[in-house]
Parts: sequence; C-alpha cells; structure tokens
Amino acid sequence: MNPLLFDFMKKISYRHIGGKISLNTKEIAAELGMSQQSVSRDLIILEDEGYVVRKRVKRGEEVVLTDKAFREFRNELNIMQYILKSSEEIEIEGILFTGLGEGSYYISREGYVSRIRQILGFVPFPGTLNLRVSEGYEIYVPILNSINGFEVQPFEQEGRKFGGVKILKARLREENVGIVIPERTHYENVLEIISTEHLRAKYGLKDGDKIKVVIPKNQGTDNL
Amino acid sequence: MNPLLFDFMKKISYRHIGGKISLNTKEIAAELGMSQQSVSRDLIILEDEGYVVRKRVKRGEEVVLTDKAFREFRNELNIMQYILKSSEEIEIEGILFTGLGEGSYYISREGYVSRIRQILGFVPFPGTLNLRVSEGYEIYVPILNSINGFEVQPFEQEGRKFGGVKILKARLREENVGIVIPERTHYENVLEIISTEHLRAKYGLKDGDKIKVVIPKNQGTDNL
DNA sequence: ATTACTACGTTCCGAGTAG
DNA sequence: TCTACTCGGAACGTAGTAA
Repeated sequence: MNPLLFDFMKKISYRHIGGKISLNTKEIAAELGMSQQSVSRDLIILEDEGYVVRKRVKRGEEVVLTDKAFREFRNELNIMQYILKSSEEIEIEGILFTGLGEGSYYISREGYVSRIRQILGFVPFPGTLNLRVSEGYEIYVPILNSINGFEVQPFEQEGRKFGGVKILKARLREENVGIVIPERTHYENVLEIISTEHLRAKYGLKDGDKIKVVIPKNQGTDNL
Repeated sequence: MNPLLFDFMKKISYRHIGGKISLNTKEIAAELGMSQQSVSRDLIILEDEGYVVRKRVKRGEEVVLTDKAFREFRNELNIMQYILKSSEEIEIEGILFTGLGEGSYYISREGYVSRIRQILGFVPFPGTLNLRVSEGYEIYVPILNSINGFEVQPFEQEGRKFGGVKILKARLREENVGIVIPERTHYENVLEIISTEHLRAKYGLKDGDKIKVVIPKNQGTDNL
C-alpha cells in the first residue's frame, strides 16, 4: 500500500464526513507533521493514483477518499490481522488423497497408540488422513519442523523397528487431531493426520476435498 | 510505527517459529525485495531500537521479534481498525452533568415533540441528558455539524419563538437516542441527548458518569 | 559463506517563491 | 489566500568490497 495514502488515512481520515474532508494544505501539513509543500505534492500524487478526488473551495479544498483508497486500506488491515494470527498458529490447506494405506498399519502399533493417547488424549482411529498441501501453503510446511511438538521415541515390536516421529496438536473442522511428522523426513508437502474418529465418514470427506488444519505454534508441554 | 519494522513483520514474520526466524540476510533480502546490504543495515537499526534480537548461527542468523515489536504492530492494527470504523460512525465520550433544566422545557414544546417523533420514532422523555465531551474527543464535535442530520424548523408557540435545531440519530448503551444540535451554535463541547425513557433512572446514571454515544455518519433520509 | 562498511547514485523533503 | 513549482540538501538504497 502506498505509504503516502497510509499516512494520510491514518492521520486525516477521521475528518472524513459525508465523504469529504475540508481542509487546506497548511492544516493537513500541521496534522501530518510535514510541510505544506509536501502535502501539496503528495495530494497531487494521490490524486494521480486515484486515491483521492479534490475540489477547490473558498478557503481550502475538499478531499474525498475514493473507494479504492478504503479498499486498499482494508486489505492492508486484513493482511496485518493475518500476520498477527499467524504469529500464534499456522493454517495449512490441503487436498485430501488416499495414500498407500501404510498409515493405518503403523498407527495401530502399540508403541504409537499408547504414546499418542498420552499426547492427544485419545486412541487414534486406525487410519490416517493424507493431505497434499495446496499451492501457496508450501512455505508453511518446513515451519512445522521447527515447532516444538511431542516426540515419539523409536521402538521395536514384533521384531520390527519403528522410527521416531513428532506429533503436533492441530484442529481440523471442530476436531482435535494430530499431525505426524516423521523424524528427519525429506518433507514432501504431505501431511498425515490422526484423529479419534473416522473423519472421512463423520464429515463425508472424499478424495479431492479441500481441508484446512490449524496448528498452534505453542503446543504446550509434555507433562500431563 | 517504524516503517522498517512494519515491512519486516509483514513480509517475514510468518517464519517466526518458537520465537525465532532463521534466515540469512541474503534470503531475507530476496523475500523483502531489497538488497542484502539494506537488510543488514535495517537489522542493525531494528536491533538498536529494540525490535529484534539477533544471534549468529552457522549459516546465517536467528532473528527474534521482541514483544515491543508485536505490541507496536498490534497497536497499529488497532488504530487502523478504529479508522475504518470511524469512517462509518463517530464515537464520542463525555461526562454526565446537570444543566439548567432548560432542556426539559424546550423539548416538551409541541413543535419539537411532533418533529422528534417523526424523526426518531418516539415521543421524547421531557428532559435531556447533558454530556460534557471528554478530553481527546473534542475534535469530533465540530464534525457533527457536517453530518446531514434532520432539520427541525423554527416555530412559534404561546407567543414565543423557538429556534431551529438539527437532530442526529445516535446510540447510547442499547438505546436509540437523538443529539440536539442548535442551529448556528457556538459549539461548546456539550452534547444534549434526547431519549424515549428516563435514562438516568433506567441505567442508574448520575453526574460524573462516563457515557459514550455513537453517531452514524450516514443518518439515512428524512422520508419516513 | 555471511555480515556490514564505504561510496555514490537516486529519491524524498521542504524553504523560497511563483501563480 | 492558497496551491504548487524549483532546487538544494538530507535520507535512502545498493554495488563493491572489507572483515
């Protein structure tokens, strides 16, 4: 957003009544803490760029902020809200797809089940939801690795070795779910989600559906 | 707010995980669309001003945005929200006080009563609420004059002349009220509020109480 | 490999003043 | 009176390069 406009809206727009601000450049300058000359120049630029419409009147002028100006201002506001929100949680969108079905085998191993129950407070449904991260959200995936989640130690069972994973608490629709992050994976824009119920059935989900998961950056501690 | 910080937060802070951003100046520069040198200089400045804390690591550095940075960012956001809101309505705070009691006489004159009923849809309680505008809100009062409210024409009754006034629709707590603006007043940081009930009784208001009124800038039309 | 100083071109700001 | 042009100085941005 044009910084001129930004300043102008922040410092002047409260005077915007019935669509107009009635002021002269000297007064505006005083309120903005800049010179009359700069205000004059900036108004010309803002007018050129379609952010204000001006009309000369007796002792000054009327300045009208255009819809474009308000639209961009609101957009800027939305971006800032998103940033503040994303300083606390990450939202990732993905497309549901069917994997190789390995998830359901692994997740049923006792070593995982008991630990997941300890972390998430529920026995995982024997099957995972695979999400292929949508375009534009890939940048958030590596960030998941940096979040302090809950470690599941490697273990052996039935003569097989099962690798360590990290579990992140997350929300999907109204469900508390977990995201399984394999230790030292070459991350591939796929999220594997565990839940206590069969979410495909509960929500009527099918391959190709767009799903969003929200992951708090502060995952709490592992001392329950 | 420091524009450097602003840009930095808007473009980089999504990487802020577990309190840290791990990047080198070249990468930051690429994301911000500026040179490595400028990023370096800006980080030094942001550090000096207490907005970031830096720690050199192997292949770059970790940048921590401080609470101060988030606080100012959030503050900026609040200001912007307020501006957007105040482009639609004005909120004025004032202190309740007891006037000379004239209001109750004037407002009971038939010429006013019928017109107020037409405008606000209720018969005014015979008495007004006087609000002395709080410090910091004075700037909004002259603006009220510019709002297209509802005119009450001057009239004569019982051999006396009653001047024209302008009525603005407003809200006070959950009540629809009116604000009486005398024609060509030398405005004095006092708002006179009319309502359908005795608000002092209904809300237990007493002199010295802080009250807020909200006045929409778009008052609608007078054709009901 | 990464940060940051120097030096210099460009942009921005505002006093003077014209219109 | 008010807006806006000119122009000199300050601030900003970055290539080159040192640390």
